[in-house]
Amino acid sequence: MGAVAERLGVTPMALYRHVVNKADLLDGIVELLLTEFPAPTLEDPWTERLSRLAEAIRATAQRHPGVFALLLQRPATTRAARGARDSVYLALREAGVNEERVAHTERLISTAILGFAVSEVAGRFKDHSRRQLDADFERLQGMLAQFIDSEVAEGRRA
Amino acid sequence: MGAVAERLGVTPMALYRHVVNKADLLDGIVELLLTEFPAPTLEDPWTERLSRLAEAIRATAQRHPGVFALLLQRPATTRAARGARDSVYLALREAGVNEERVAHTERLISTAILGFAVSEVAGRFKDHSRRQLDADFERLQGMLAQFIDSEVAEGRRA
DNA sequence: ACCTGAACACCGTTCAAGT
DNA sequence: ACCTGAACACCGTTCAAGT
Repeated sequence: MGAVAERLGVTPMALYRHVVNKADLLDGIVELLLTEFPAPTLEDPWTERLSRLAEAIRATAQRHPGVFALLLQRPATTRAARGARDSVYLALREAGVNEERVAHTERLISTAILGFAVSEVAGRFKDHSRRQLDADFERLQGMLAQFIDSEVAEGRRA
Repeated sequence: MGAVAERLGVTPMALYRHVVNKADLLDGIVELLLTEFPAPTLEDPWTERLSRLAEAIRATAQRHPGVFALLLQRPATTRAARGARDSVYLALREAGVNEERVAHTERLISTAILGFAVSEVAGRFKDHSRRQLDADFERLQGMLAQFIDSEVAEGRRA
């Protein structure tokens, strides 16, 4: 509260006119983080859109290392969270994932990417070089692409 | 500090004889969390060992929801962390993963599982039923098994 | 060697009072 | 309508003093 108030040139008490408490303020920050992710588009192929989204998530984590971990701790039920999720839903449908499989596929993909991004900025990979982490992230995306393929294949079989 | 001290029937100040500060105490807690994971064995097939480890990680998260997220925030360089990692290394080698691929494969697997477990206990999946989460976790393991297979295949090709 | 009381800095929060 | 000062509870930490 103190840091935010100072940036606004105001005392901490002034904030309570605008947020109910610290948790509420943090929820607002999470909402802002989510708006940094690119909005759903239809122009490019879905593979490209998903990998751009993945990179954007990672970049947002690096820009806001102190708060990014909150994304794992708040239920993704807000408007901005819904927007980010819809972006993935759209791509998955376009990839050919069955409608009943879209939701859980998105959950796994998002979890894996958020988990990596949080680990990276929160310090779990502190001893690894940037090159190594870039390579890992690339492979992570490969794993997820492969997973999407298998979901599509399983859907066709049903 | 207060809560720990109370459980020990002692004042908070007494703790400073045993830990240098709160961060140090939290590091110790993380170390304890890691020891809850099953030690490496060679008895059962590696697939079974990995899935037992995955379940153990998830169960530990559920037992200690207040501190489990710390696992993403501390570099995995302590003795207990090394032990947990070696357990996975062993299984991956047995699966046929090339030696130069073992490390990054472990990183991706651990990240995905920790990311899921943290999301679950930290509240991100608050609106999902237990059944749904169980099914998701099952699928997550399927995805990782598939990933290991592909790593083995790529290793053979090289 | 280990623990405690007093004390301090810091931080989230409330509330009456100011403009 | 919005901000502030005073005040409070809480918490991590230090240190001299106790056993």
